[in-house]
Amino acid sequence: MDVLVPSPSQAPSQPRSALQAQAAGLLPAQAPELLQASPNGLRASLHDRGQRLTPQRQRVLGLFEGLGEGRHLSAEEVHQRLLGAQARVSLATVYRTLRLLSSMGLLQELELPEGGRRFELAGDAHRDHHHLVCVRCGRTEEFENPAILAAGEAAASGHGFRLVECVLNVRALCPGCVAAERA
Amino acid sequence: MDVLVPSPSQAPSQPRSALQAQAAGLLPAQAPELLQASPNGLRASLHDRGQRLTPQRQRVLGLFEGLGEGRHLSAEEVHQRLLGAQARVSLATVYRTLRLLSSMGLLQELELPEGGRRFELAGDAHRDHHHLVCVRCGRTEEFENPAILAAGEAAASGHGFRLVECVLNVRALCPGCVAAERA
DNA sequence: ATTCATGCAAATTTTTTGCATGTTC
DNA sequence: GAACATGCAAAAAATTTGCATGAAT
Repeated sequence: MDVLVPSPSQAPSQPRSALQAQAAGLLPAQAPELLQASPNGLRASLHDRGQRLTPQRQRVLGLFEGLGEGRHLSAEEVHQRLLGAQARVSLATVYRTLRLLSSMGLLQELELPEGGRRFELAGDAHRDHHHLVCVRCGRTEEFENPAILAAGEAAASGHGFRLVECVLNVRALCPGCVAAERA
Repeated sequence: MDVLVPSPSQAPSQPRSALQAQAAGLLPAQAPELLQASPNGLRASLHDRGQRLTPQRQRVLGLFEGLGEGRHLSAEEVHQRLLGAQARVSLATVYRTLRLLSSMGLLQELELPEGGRRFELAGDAHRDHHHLVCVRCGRTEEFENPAILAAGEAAASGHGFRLVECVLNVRALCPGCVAAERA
């Protein structure tokens, strides 16, 4: 019963709705020793901890993989999307899976003021994408800066930790809101 | 029906229970133009937006100020602590206040894997304290690095934003967990 | 005085759990 | 075949809201 494919019985020939497709396209070799979010990585990770590889777990993680890194989902959204994708996963299981995958470091919980916990893929350890968020209107920009990654690595190794990922959260006022504040 | 509580001006002459005291002691001059979390800053901020300065709001913010920057609280905890500090603030009001102060940028929400939303003071714009968190056991270390602040400022101004605060979140495996993973 | 915030309790929403059953190892 | 994950529905949290009253400007 080895399972290397998306799922045993559920979505064998469907168009994959661009989700899986995109996921596949987005996973070129990156940081070999830290690439752990691929199906294989999932298998390995689960197995290492004596956890089982179920279609539900694969679907949840697959969903995040198909999302691109910028996006995040709440438990409810994960549930809805899976339903829409013909993948029946109970909300309770979504919660259980989200917790499991987070505790394994495959997903990470985010800090957004949107209400409800949100999760995103935590795979690309050495990718450097950071967030610039307007504290007033919520407008969000992404940016990169190698210096940040370097700082994260320095901090990690300085404390004897092994880096998994680092994200800089910059809270600021966007131009529009600066003006508004002033008024 | 009148409320059963003491009354109008709740804690006028009480000992301030170390919270307020500590808060006061912890607010030396820092970044003059951005120091907005002090009582004065609160007054100004509230006033600017046509919001009222109520004892409840002051207490909630005061509580965070007395905490030091490293710590964060959930709504429930805020409520409990205020009760313990002889400051009666209903849970509903705690929630409303937390939301208000967050939307004003005085507090910020963070989402740690601990369950429940948590908030922390978001005042010291130019302070640079960042987090190194073990994704497996939750162990947390704090560290500083001016380069990070610089990167945040660069990103902000590069997009025309005005920096409020930036925090680097480094997710990693602590030494103990690296060993455990290996096992 | 007027307008808005608070407290209370009820309504909602979010997250967790118990158990019987279906799956993974 | 044994151990464990899932689904369902109920339970427990967490968060929001309606309203009458109290307080801030």
